[in-house]
Amino acid sequence: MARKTGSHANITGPKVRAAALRLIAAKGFAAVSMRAIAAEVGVQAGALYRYTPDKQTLLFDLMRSHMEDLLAQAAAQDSAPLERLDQFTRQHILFHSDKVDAVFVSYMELRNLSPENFARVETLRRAYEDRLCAIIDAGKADGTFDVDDPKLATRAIIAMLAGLTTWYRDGGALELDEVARIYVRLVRGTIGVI
Amino acid sequence: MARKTGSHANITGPKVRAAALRLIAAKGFAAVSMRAIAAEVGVQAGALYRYTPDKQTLLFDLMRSHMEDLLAQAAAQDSAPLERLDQFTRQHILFHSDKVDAVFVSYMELRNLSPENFARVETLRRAYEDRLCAIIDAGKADGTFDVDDPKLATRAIIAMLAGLTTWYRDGGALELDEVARIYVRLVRGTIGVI
DNA sequence: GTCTATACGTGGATAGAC
DNA sequence: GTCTATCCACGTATAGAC
Repeated sequence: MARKTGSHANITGPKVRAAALRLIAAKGFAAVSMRAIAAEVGVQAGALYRYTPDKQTLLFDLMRSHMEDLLAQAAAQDSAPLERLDQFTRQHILFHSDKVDAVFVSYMELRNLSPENFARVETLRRAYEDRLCAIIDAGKADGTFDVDDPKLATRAIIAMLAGLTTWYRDGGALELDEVARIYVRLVRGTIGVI
Repeated sequence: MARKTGSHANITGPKVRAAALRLIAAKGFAAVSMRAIAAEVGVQAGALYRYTPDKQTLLFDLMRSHMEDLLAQAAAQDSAPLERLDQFTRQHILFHSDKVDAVFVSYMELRNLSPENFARVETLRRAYEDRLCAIIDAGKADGTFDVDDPKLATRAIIAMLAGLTTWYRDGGALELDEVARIYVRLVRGTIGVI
């Protein structure tokens, strides 16, 4: 209420990030120019530098904030391993439904991060992986799951879920709930529960 | 024996493709310059255009030849569905062991193909997918497999196998045979066989 | 068959007017 | 806060000498 200055920062900023995410998901980071992002937003290229110090930082911020959101919603639980596993699967899929671009970018553009930024994002990514691995370890320990190598199973499941972004689109043939139901079963299978 | 001209085409050509594959896998197509590829080979940039009409065609040739090799080795079989499924998994993994870069590129750089080239590669990719889907359909039909949606299961399995390229490296902690053994079991699980 | 040189476009990023 | 104008590095691709 107090501010009178015609600042659009709180409008343009999000628009910049949204446009960048959309374009990078479609064409890849290296193939998207700052000019293209600016055009998508409806401003000139120079104006972008009010919202990011440079292109690299823009990519990093997109990936970091996505990974932080992902971790925040996948809170640890106290229920039985199988229940936690199912919920992990469902949460992953439902959370991602309106974030296909962010997931895709976070998966595909790791190699375009600077070494320092890569290390930071990788830490978050690994934390998410560890959360799943902990569930599998617990299920193996108490005999619910029948799995040889929890670490490999974790990677396999994450890859399977990440693969969703390569074909799932809103308004496709399958409802997201239905997809989640099917994947819960597929995931259960990988850790030997039918 | 007959040729006397100092032609290096049959040496440099493969070197160009190998260098391009390595660099594109590491940095992404758009981020790799023709100059960088030339430097990796040990020639000047202009010399590359003896071996490819342009950069786009170079990418396409890499992806097409990989997909063709993949299809050629994954010949159809006449055994029981479960046996065929296991073999599909094993062949995929073993075939890919020395082709990590090609798999990675074929999976990640689809969006950098021109529309016409994309359509061609997509046809090959889908043929490979269909081969797996046919196995799953057969297993579902004869009651060996317990799976809800063969198409989704196919995609999930392909994504799981493709995910291997994001972490498997020669000389890693696990022997490839061991990885294949574990994955055969993971894949069996997804289609309800334990 | 490879080189050097270069045409020509486009990239990221900055300066300064409004 | 956004614009226009611009710097300069680097990209693809080609021409012509060797």
